[in-house]
Formats: sequence, structure tokens, C-alpha cells
Amino acid sequence: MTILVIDGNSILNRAFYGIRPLTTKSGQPTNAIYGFIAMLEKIKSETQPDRVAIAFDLKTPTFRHKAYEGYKCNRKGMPEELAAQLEPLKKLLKLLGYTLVTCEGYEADDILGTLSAAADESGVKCFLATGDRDSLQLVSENTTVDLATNKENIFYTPDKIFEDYGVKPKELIEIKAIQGDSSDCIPGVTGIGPKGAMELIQRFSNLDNIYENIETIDIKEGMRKKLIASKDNAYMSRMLGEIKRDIPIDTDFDSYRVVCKDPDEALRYMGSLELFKLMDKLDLKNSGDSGNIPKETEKKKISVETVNNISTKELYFVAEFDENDISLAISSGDRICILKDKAKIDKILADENIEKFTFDSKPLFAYADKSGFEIKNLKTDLLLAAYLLQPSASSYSLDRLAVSYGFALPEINNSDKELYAAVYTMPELAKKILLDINEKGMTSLLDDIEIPLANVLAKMENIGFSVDREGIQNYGEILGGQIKNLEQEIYSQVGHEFNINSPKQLGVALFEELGLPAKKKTKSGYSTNAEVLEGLRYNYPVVDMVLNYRALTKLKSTYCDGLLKVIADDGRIHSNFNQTETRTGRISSTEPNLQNIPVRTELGREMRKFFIAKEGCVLIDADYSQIELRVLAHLSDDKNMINAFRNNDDIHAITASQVFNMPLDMVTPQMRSRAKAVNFGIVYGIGAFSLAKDINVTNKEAASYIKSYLAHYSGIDSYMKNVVEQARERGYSITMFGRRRYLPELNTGNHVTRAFGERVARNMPIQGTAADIIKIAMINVDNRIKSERLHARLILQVHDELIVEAPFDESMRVAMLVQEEMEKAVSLNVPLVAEASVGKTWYDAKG
DNA sequence: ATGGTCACG
DNA sequence: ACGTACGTGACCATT
Repeated sequence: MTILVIDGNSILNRAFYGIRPLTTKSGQPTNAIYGFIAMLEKIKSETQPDRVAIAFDLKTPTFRHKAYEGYKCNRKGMPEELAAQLEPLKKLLKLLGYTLVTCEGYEADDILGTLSAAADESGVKCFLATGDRDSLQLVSENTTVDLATNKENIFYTPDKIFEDYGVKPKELIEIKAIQGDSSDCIPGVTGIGPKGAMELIQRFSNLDNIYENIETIDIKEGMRKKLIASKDNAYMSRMLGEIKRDIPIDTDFDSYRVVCKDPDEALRYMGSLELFKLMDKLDLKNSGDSGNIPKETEKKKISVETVNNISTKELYFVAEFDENDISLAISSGDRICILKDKAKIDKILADENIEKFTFDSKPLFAYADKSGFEIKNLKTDLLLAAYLLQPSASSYSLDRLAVSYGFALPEINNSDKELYAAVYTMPELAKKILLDINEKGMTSLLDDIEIPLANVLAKMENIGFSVDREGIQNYGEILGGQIKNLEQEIYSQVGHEFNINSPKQLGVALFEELGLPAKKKTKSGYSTNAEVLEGLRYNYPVVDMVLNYRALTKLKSTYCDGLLKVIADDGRIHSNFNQTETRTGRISSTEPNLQNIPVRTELGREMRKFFIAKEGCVLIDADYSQIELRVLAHLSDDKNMINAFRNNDDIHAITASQVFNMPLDMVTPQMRSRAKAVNFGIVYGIGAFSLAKDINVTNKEAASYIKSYLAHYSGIDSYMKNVVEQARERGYSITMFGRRRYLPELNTGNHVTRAFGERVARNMPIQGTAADIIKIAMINVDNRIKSERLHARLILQVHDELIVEAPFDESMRVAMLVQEEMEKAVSLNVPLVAEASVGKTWYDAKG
């Protein structure tokens, strides 16, 4: 038999600091709960216990404040965000069938001590999971401590302890008695630290051996004096540091079976905490936990029926696609109706008199576009609503959404598709969600931006981007040849063949075999990134070769080989535009990602020559000029920056003249480029350290640039402070159009995390508003093209850039139209400027 | 699955 | 004393 004993407070603490902040919609923090359960599952899978006990401290004050890490005796108690998770966690653990153990007047590690002692006695294998090294004293032949550190879990057996400390487990108590532990208020011997203490115990094993022979043992006189002076403290420290092994708790291991009596209740509770990942992970219903007793709950029972038609004014449905077939699952009273008749479906979707409510409209729009009709009267898309409400979620599903809004999913008689149970809730669910959206001021964002945009994106995906397949192939072959040559040259420099693509092998080759000066290290070895290698390339030809090799292989594998794989039969690349992925409101592009096609180097830019307009057409590429800084000028209402944009000045040069306190005509290109970096830095939330690294000046200089910047753009200074303050109060940062990003990070105690939250709070209104603006422009461009009966089609968006494919004879008109719609998408207190140019390839069309 | 690297705005 | 600019996605090696 095997028993696993968890130090609940210690593991909770590790989980809290190890997992980034998470909260439910209502603001209840959940990161530590999530982390705790995840760690528990991991430990269970590694140790395969038959019994599990979870020990917690009682809140009652104890005379000795010895405790797990994070609760130092001389520091304040747990942060509020952690305290708020303790009771929910305990409740969840009980629902999951675990036995919690507490003991008045004793702490969690005394419970670990007592249970492990009982296990040792009865020959039961025992694992103790904790983050606290104090528990290592409990290790024995039977008892293993699974120490959770920041990086990994380490299993401590007596051998492992001897390896690390050179002593037996029980002797760790003696070491601590001498070295003390200020965080636990254990004094130890004044003047002797960890090294001295370890050495003494390695030699003499315990306090008694030392003090009984204190005058004769062979140690330095200074140490002898220190030992004598602190004798009482040493013995007291040993008492304080020794974990108790006989406190009054239940040591009948059969009490610690894990029996989840009501999996549904546990699932419901996890749902209310919005811990959906865990719900999937735990798979409670099918788990073979000993003694699972399924409980009959009174669930509503629903049946699924295939129908030939449906008549209603309000259609709540989801669409499912299989190749070219479509079917609708419709919520209809106490039934789910499945409609598969394509003709009838098309008719319903195009019927202006039927209000439609769905989840995930983009495939529906794509289907209608392919079929040659328009979806009419689409009232809402709950997927897009869910995204606006929880933009930081990693994925969205209708059933989770329903559960998180408090719906109990019914049982489906004749199908096991969870989806249908969720479809049933849609009429009521939609009401709740739309109310929520409205209360949060995001109705227009949903109805006027996201939903119409889904239609635009669907059409962009359908049309795709025409490419020159042979051109890419040829280019790839040329690159392949050059790569082979470089490979050989690198091998000859290093002296043998190795995998240049392996950062590990490359690090060894460069920094050990060739003895180049290593700068940074990563977790797993030497850092070989471009920043490091760039500093060495001019002194070491081999580094230059590696950098070239990296550039060429990146181009070949990601762009040539990668793109060739995804060219469709129509000779075009149909990227997927994801509308619910980014936390700022931007769209993202996958399979392939067409938003990161090279442009910064000439070699990479060549790729864009293979993105072409189809026969008889041209590409129109229009991009915003400085949209983020213009948004910043508007949001901050900074007079200086507004003036610069109204005068159509060179904003980076103007910034340089302000930061460096120079007349404009004295600004050098270097000053302008540094000022440009500061402008970028401001948008990202700036820190002197990073700015210094970016533009290669000292920390001090960078700090003075920032200071000078904020002094001259004082409106930006006060705006930035205000934005962070408001985000902290509200719990989210917001764009001009009301899009939110929740920032639980702002109220954490960890200063690194909080600083990150502050940067994000400053960046979100800028990046997010720019994203909102180009979305509006896309919708308006699409509408204009339609209303003017043009044949042009929007084919790509790259954050501040739109690409349209248009018949040759429409090119001028469309270029004007796109520029106009981009510029007038919104009215700011500075001009919004876009520039369009025309070409046969993306390379040519990009200004 | 994760980390390192590098492509884009 | 800490770790360091915002937002993404793909590929490769390694676990």
C-alpha cells in the first residue's frame, strides 16, 4: 500500500506563485486552485497512491510561527488573492473525495510527520508532497519527500539527501539547530551559517556529540566560542525545528481513501470557478477512483430529432459542417432538432424575417459566401460575445459558456454529443450574455464591429491569396544550395559535423569547442540567439556563417517549404483568420500565418514577389502611418504630440528634438532613430533597461531619455499614470470602443507580475484601439466594394495594412476607396493617414 | 508538451 | 533582489 500526504498550505503557496493570475468573470481569483489540482494530479500520477491525505494548518495562532515558505514569521500573512482561494480549494477537494486533515495547535508538517511515522511503523510506502525543505528530516526507507521547487519535483530518498547534504535525514534537524532559520524565527548558533553547520554535523552527527566534547573536539577556536555562547539557543532551535511525529490525528489509513461521491456536484463547482481545463483533465465520470459512487441527479431529459423543416421566427442554433454538407442543431422547446436539408437551410439563413442566434458565425458566413447568398438577420454570435467578455480565455466552447453562466446541461436521450445539451440552453443563455454585454458597454462593439467583421474574414478566407508556386520552389532550391555550402563551411570551422539547428549542439560547438566568449545562458545551456551572435559575428567568421545559415534555413523551412504545403488546388493560399485569439482585439492568422511574411531584410522581402494578383488583376496595399502613436496622441490629448501630427511633421524627428533638446534641423539620423525607439517603448509600456538594450546605450542614458520624453509630452505622462490607476480600480484596461482586457495581475503582490500588468494596461488602449479602427475600416471597405458593385476583394490584413485584389481597371478607384475608408474609419483629434500603392506582386505594391 | 529561435506589426 | 517592452505563429530539437 502507498499513501500520499500533501502539505496543503505549502503546495497551495507554490501553486499561487507558480501560475499566472486567473480570475472568474466576477473577479474570484482561481490560479492557486487550478495550480494545486494540477500539481496534485501530477504527483498522483507519479506516485500512484492508494490513499491520499491533505494536511492544512488551522488558522489559530501558534506559539511558534514556524511555517511553510511565504509565511515568514516576521512578515505579513498571505496576500488577499491567495487567502480568497483557500476555502474554495478545500471545498473542491472535499467534493473530489479527498480527506483533509487538520489538528488544533499543530501545523501541516506535524501532520506529515505523524502520518509518515505511522507509515514507517506499519511498513506502508509513504510520499510527502511539499515545497518546504524542513520536511526532508522525515525521509526514511519507507518515506520519500516529493519536493516541489519552482522548476521541478525532486524525490528525496535517504540516498538523495546524503548526496545533497552529506548527512542522514534526521541529522538535518541538527544542522538547522546550528544554522538557524530567520524566516522561522529559529535563532541557531550566532555566527555559524549553513556551510559551517553542515560541516559540523557531517563530522559529529549531532549536538550532543558536539557539546559533550566541546573542549576537546578539533575545531577552530572561534567556532568553539560561538558554539559555547549559543548552547541554549542551539538546543532550543533543535526543539523548534523538529517536526512532531505523534500528534493526535487519525492514523488509520483506510480513512484516506479517495471517494468522489458526487462527480456532478464537483463538476458543477469547478464550472462555477470556471476551471474548464480541469474539468476536462480530471475526467471524473470515467475515472476509476476507488469507490466512485455515481449519484442519480434529476436532470432534464432532452431528445434529438431529425426534422425536415422548421418554422420559427427566432432560430437558436449551431451549424455543423462536413465537407460541403451543412446541418443545423436547433433549440426547439424541449427538443433539439437536426435539419440537414441544404435547400431549406439556405432559405432559412437568407430569410430576413427569421432572427438568428448562433455560436461561431464565421463558418456560416463562409458557407453562405460559397453558396452565393447572404445570411440575413443574424442577431448575435455567442462565440464573439464570449470573446469580448473573456478575451484572455484560451478557447471557447458553447457548453463551457453555458455552465459558466449557471446552466445545468440536460441529459440527451439519444446522443452523446455534449454540444446538443448546450444548444438546448441557447435561448436563455443568449439573453443572459447579451445583457452582460450591454451592461459592460460592448453592444456596439459586438454588433457593429465583431459580427460584421466575421463576415469579412470569412470572405477573405474563401478568396485566399494567389501565389507563384514555381517561383517559391525555385527560390527554395536556390536557398537549399546555399544552405548546403554554408553547412560544409561551418563543419570545417568546427572540425566535425553536428546539427546546427540544435541550440544545444551549437552552443557546445561555439562556446566550448571553439572557446568563443559566452554571454548569456538559458535554462538548458548557452544562449545562441541573434542578439548574442550579432555581437560576435565580426570577430568570428563562423558566427557570421551561423547567422547566415539561420536566416536561410528560416526562409526555406518556414516560408518556402511551409507555404508550398498549403497552396490549395486553386493555386491560392487560404489562411485562417482567427477573431478570438488575441487579448488585445487584433486578429491572428494561421495555417499559414500570412501576417509574418518577411519584409525587413531584402533577402526575405523577395518572398513577397511570389504573392501575386491573379490574371488581369493588381494588388492594392494600403497601410496606416503611425496609427498607434496617433491613437496615443488622441487618447492622451497631449498638445505637443497632437500638434506634431496636425502639422504632418516627422514624429520621430520631432520627438528627437524634444528629447535631446535641439532644434529640429540639428537632429541627426542617430538621434531620430533613438527617439523612434523611445516612441515604440512608450507604446509598449517602457522601461529603461529594455530601452537601453534596444538602442545600445547605458541604463542611465535610457532613463534620461524617458524622463525627458515624459517632461516634454506631459500629457502622455499623466495619461499613462491615469490608465494604470483606472485599470487597477476597474480590474481591466479598455479601448476607445469599449473593448476590455482584464488584468488581475495589477493586484498581485509579485512585483514582476504587477509590473507586467502595468505595461499591459498602458499598451492595451493603444494596440487595442488601433485594432478596433482597422476592423472598422475593413468592414467599410467591404461595404463600399459591394455597394459600388466592384469586383475587388479584400484578401489580407496585417494589423495596420490592408491588401485588396482588384481587376486592373478598378485599381485607381479601389486604391482611393481603401485609403479613404481607412482614413475616415474614425474621427480622432489628429488626422488618421493611410497610404495606398498598387502593384502586380505584394513586393511591388508595398510602398 | 516545452523551450529556443525568429518572422511580422 | 528580482527580471525586464506590447501582440502574435511556425519550425525545430528535445523531453
